[in-house]
Amino acid sequence: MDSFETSRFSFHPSGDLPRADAQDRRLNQNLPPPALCPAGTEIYAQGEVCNSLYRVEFGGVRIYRLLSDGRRQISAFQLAGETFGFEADSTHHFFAETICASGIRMLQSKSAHDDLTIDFLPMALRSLLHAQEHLLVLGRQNSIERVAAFLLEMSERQGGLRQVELPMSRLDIADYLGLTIETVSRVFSKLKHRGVIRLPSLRSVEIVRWQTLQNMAS
Amino acid sequence: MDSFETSRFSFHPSGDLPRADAQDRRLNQNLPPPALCPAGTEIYAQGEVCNSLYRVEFGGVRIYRLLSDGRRQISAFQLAGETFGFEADSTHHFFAETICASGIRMLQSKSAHDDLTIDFLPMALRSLLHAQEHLLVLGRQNSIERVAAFLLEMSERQGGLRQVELPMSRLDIADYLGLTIETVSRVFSKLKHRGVIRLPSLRSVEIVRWQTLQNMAS
DNA sequence: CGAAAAATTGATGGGCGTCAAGTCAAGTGG
DNA sequence: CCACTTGACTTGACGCCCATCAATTTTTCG
Repeated sequence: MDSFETSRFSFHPSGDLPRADAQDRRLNQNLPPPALCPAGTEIYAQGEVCNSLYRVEFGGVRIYRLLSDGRRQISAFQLAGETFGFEADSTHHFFAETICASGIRMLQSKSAHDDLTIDFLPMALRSLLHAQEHLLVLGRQNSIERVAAFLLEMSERQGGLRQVELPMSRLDIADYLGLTIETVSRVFSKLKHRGVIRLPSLRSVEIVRWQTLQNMAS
Repeated sequence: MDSFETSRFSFHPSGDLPRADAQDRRLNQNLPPPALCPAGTEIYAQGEVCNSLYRVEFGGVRIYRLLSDGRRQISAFQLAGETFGFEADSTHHFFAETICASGIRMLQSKSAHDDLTIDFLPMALRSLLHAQEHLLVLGRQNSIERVAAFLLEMSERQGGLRQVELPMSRLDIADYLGLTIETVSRVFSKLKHRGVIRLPSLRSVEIVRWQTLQNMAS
């Protein structure tokens, strides 16, 4: 838990978007422009009042909690096309930050609250399913199984391709899988040496032996 | 992962309910009587089509998943008054079984699907919050912190009393906390010897030093 | 009471965290 | 272009927490 980047989400970051603020505000009452956020931008914090939902236009977001001593658990990554930010009450119970340069669009919920309520039930249920499935990973799987499951999940969310892009750092992966950065790195190396994956670059993985990886994920 | 009890949920278990079946069926089209289920009764299984929701009238239910080798992770306990069984699609993705003698009421969803949809969004969101909070426990807390958090959660769900009833076995607790039954037992003993809790019986706990337990849960 | 199940307690070992050093890639300034 | 810095990642050594295996005790229930 070293240093985190700490810029702050702002709806119209100066210089990031075309300069047409007044016009945008009028025209896009229902479709505001996305904000361009560098890596580590805080979208919202635990304890804040939530008055909007958010959609990832491109890039990715980590949803996480902290313990008082700094231990961090990422409960989910939200990738391009996904909506996040719904809560059980009017308060955010988690932190949300970009994991890389991202486009984040605010969705207003005040005026169209009921519409959103209906639309977002399926999303909430899928989030619930994902969280519950992740409980099995964190509660019962060892480090190799966790990393294998993670790679397969990322591949599946990118269309099931052998070439997987990892928009997040090793530390993010570790905090998602309930491991340390060192253990994640060791497992990556082990999978590479066994010929299960290749690592063309730090943040891209090629799955060479798909079935083997499947078996590893249990 | 030894032997589990395996009776099967049936809507009108003979001998468990007052004999007025025909009348009940007519009168309770919208309010069917609860089925009385002994411990270990399967309510539904992973992969089954889901055509109903369920409410716990008394007792409790475990929601869980299995790995192919038998490792089990309980994602939630549902206690008296709580509703469970909603899924992201028409299939159950988990198992549900009673953890003790319980009364389970089926809620029909076919005819009143939209009503339920609206009513159950808050429930789904609270389930989501609970699952995400549990991810922090499983991903980042040690055995003492897990047990402490569990005892406080059970107390809170029973009105915040010092006297807590545990309707589930040690194995269930272990599979909820991602530990072994032996570790759970050892932590219970340690808390007892430190004077943090008392164990009047196997399935009841008295929290003696509340603040200490709070601190332990981090 | 007697048998079976559940829970506790002990001994031991391994997996993963911790600490530390080394490697690599990207960026900066002379 | 190259020395230097910086941050991210990798690799190694070591130790601890918790799983595993095993024996015993306690509880439950016929």
